[in-house]
Amino acid sequence: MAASVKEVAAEAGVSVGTVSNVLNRPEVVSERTVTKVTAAIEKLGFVRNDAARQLRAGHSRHFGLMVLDSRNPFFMDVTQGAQHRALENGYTVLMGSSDDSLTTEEQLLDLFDEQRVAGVLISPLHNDLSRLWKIREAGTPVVLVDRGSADRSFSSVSVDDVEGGRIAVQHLVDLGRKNIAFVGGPQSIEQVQHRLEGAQSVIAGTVDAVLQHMMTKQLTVMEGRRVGEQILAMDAAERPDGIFAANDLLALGILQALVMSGDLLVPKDIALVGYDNIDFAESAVVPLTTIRQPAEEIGRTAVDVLLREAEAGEDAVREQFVFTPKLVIRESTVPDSNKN
Amino acid sequence: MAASVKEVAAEAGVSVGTVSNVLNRPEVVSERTVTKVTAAIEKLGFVRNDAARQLRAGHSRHFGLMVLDSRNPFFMDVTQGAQHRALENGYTVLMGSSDDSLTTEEQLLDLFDEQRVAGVLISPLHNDLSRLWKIREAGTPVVLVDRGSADRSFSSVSVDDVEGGRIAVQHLVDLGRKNIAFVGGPQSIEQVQHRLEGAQSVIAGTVDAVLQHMMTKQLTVMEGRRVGEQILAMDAAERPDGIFAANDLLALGILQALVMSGDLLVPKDIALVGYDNIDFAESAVVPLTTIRQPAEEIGRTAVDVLLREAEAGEDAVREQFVFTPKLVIRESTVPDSNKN
DNA sequence: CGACATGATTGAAACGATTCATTTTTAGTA
DNA sequence: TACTAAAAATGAATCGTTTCAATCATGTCG
Repeated sequence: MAASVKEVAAEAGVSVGTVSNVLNRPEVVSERTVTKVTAAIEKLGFVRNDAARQLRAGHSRHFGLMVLDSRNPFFMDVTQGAQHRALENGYTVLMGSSDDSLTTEEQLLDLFDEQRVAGVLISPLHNDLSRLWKIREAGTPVVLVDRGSADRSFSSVSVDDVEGGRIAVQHLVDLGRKNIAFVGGPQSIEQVQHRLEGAQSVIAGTVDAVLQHMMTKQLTVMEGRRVGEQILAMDAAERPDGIFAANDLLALGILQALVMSGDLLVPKDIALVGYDNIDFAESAVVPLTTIRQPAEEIGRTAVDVLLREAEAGEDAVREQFVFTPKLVIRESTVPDSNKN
Repeated sequence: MAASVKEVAAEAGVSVGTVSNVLNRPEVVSERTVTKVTAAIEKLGFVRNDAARQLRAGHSRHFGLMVLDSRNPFFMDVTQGAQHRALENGYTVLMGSSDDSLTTEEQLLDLFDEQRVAGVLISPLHNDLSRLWKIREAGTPVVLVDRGSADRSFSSVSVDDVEGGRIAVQHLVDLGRKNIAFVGGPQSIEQVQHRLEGAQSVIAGTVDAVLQHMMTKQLTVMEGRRVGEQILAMDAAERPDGIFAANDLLALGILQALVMSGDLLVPKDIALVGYDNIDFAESAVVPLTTIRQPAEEIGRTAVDVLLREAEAGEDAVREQFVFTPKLVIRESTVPDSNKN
């Protein structure tokens, strides 16, 4: 249906090679010819067929990006950042979300393979990275996102989650809370594990402080609400006076449950800290104290690293970017921080 | 780098045609051969090269989906729905967001063209649909999403926005609010325009009621906050006692500004209605009354319609799906709806 | 036993852009 | 004008898959 280089060549009275040159290296073509060809392109409404182009090239101009949860605004921000930086460099981003399913992760990676993506950005769900090794061995660079590479075998762009957990719980302890609950799971997610470790390290160094772990199956508002109800059902003795949730979605769910019941006040009875600083944390029932991660910058940086790896090929240097998380204090821990 | 059908054929001792048959129509190949070829595929780790496949086919197995704002959870839900349904039918979704930029919309459509997408799902920013006509004339089906087609020239899956606006403002009027503000813009976005029309129709039929239009440049939390401050700065006489915001993001922004100042109470001084019923509406400072749209179902249905159009080709029947919006009452208009 | 239908397999052509070794044109110089 | 170097243009080969007309094998039936 659409015009091809051949038709453009015919229209302009030149060879297909010349049309291709006009498209890709106009500097080697005489000015007069460029004009002719451009006119023909215009006239026929020619649009490059990317499939043919990438068939020849051997790989596409797409990056594959896989996040843990496409409905988490944090990951949307990461995606946004990645997408922009990729576009600036003439690449597109194929976005997918594993959504807590190992199968989906597997399928999405298959898809990336079929598309011969030029690189993979991934926040892996699987802790076994062998599939990623294979992908890289096949010549496709891989960068871990929002997740470090302990053995530095992959380049990574992440945030120090242990430190994040530490800051969060230290804040709770500083406020005099001693009976802390960490809410989050599944533990197989490394980010969750690290945030928990940070939390534990603070508790270990604080007299009288105890930490209980309330497990969740997902990091969603729904699960948060479930945990909230669980907390409401506890008797006063065991009930925590400080909660650190593994992300803001959980925290908002918990908050919702507590506020709806009206039985427990935040932060008076329970102080609450989330993680990510998504936009909605600020406009929550009780504005949420949380740990900020530079989401868009993570996305941008990840693409930069990927571009460098793609450039370098075989002998690419692995880079480890670790951003430092920051505490954002709001009323879910300190009342009336904004009013007087 | 990766193995090709040719190598698989050699490995299995058959022709390339047979390998292709095993891949696409195993029923015409003898069982013995299928086994041999499958083994070879396994051994070589063969993965189809989709570029070659779609070059041959003339079009890809991607659908292009363009939404107005990728950071709006409503559109993320639409995307989620579309993505799932597409995947069920062996298609992938190339997601883009015009983000209030006509240029971006144009570029993204160019990208879709280059990718020879099998169909376009779009919530158009441009009111001039001529580009979409061209795309369809070139043989690519187009379905409008979250947007009707007044002249029925395109298939569409939408929600009755006029009705939505009506319900929202009727609710405010029923509560005795007479000085209503409609917050939203730019007016070039049809959804905004229709919701405003619905609002106006109610006001026109109500004695003493007045409507003012507070324009925004975007439908974001930030813009909402800006409007909120504007409202705070008004003197009591002109200040509205009921606000209908064109979407939840705006509403949450407004809410945030009002609550932070502490000068005006929601809903006592100002009742607030949003639009979309995003997840975060429920966990807002003051849980938000809003108009629910079946986001995921819109996405799914849009893909269904697109598949039908693609199937039918030239003589496809245009379908108009119009969902009915529903009022969800929460405390931003009716205090203590959940407590006693 | 031979003719024939049916089933299975083959292999060359096609899709459209890019590359690059080769040829043609142009411009500059003696 | 003749010759040469540089610039410009050419076109065949290539990427990997699918398709389809043609060929080959197998078994059935008269």
